[in-house]
Amino acid sequence: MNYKAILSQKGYRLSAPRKQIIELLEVADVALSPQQIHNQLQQNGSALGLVSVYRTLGLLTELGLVTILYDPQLNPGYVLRTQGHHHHIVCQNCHKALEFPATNDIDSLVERVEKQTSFQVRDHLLQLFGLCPDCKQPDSKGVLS
Amino acid sequence: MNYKAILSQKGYRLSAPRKQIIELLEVADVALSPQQIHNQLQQNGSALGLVSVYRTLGLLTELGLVTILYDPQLNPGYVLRTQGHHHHIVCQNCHKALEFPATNDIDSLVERVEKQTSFQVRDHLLQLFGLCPDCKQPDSKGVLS
DNA sequence: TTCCTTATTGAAAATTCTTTTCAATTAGAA
DNA sequence: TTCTAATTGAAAAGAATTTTCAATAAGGAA
Repeated sequence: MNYKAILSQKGYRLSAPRKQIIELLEVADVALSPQQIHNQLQQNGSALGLVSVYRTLGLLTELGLVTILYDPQLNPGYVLRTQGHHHHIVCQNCHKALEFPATNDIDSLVERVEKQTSFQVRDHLLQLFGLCPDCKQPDSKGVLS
Repeated sequence: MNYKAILSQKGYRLSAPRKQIIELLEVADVALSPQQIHNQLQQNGSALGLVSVYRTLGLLTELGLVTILYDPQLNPGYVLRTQGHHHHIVCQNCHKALEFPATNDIDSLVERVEKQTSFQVRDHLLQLFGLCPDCKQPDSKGVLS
């Protein structure tokens, strides 16, 4: 991941808090709320303040390095974004989040909506919800919600 | 709108607060936050408490009568939902929100993702962002954000 | 390497958002 | 009209997020 390049290119410093948060998100397989990030870093022995978590997430979002996931069952959570246009699919049972590449599948939908509504479409938010391979098996992880 | 039927069918009463909030959402063309709903009702002379706004929105969401819109520039806002499967498109300039009917445009995308990820897709969140007819005209509503 | 400047952090407090509690009220059935 | 349970309002509690400002530290310059 080239987050170091992106930070310094924009004149931001590569501080310990930023490094820690990015590295935590890199190994997380679920979207994490600011609280959760703070908790996990504390458990890893870091003294990072919650305020810094908020600030860092704000910056990383601005830089396009992370993005918010809106799981209706949860508070908004943050996940790392890789290069290129992606969306996410989230497990409704264990909340595992996975990125998948966008293709032009929705171009025709966008065209249709532009015709129907006279809006000019410039962006979209697409998140899929369902069951991950593990939770599809009814007996593997307990009761489905 | 048949919200009265839906409420009483499920054993809920048709109280004044519920009526007021639904009627406000019926004429709103932007998604409204609980705060905004409270403010607007107060201006209309209602003494409705903010707490009741939260409670009512929670109930109406549960009943499928309203839905949350996640405009990244704004706090989450609520809009009325009509019968059937719809999505929303939101103006990035004036935040006007419009419902449009879902079609099977995204079925092939869902199929593809199921194959690629081995998730079973059960739901999705799709919101488009762009410029409404009024705001497409560069000189009509001022500077674009 | 050491120094210096300025971005960044931490801690506390302020603010805002949302939920809980419980007594008073009211919708709607009897 | 009366009665009862659902609903509301007000206050308070609890979370989430932002602001402020002095202390710290990153990274370029000497």
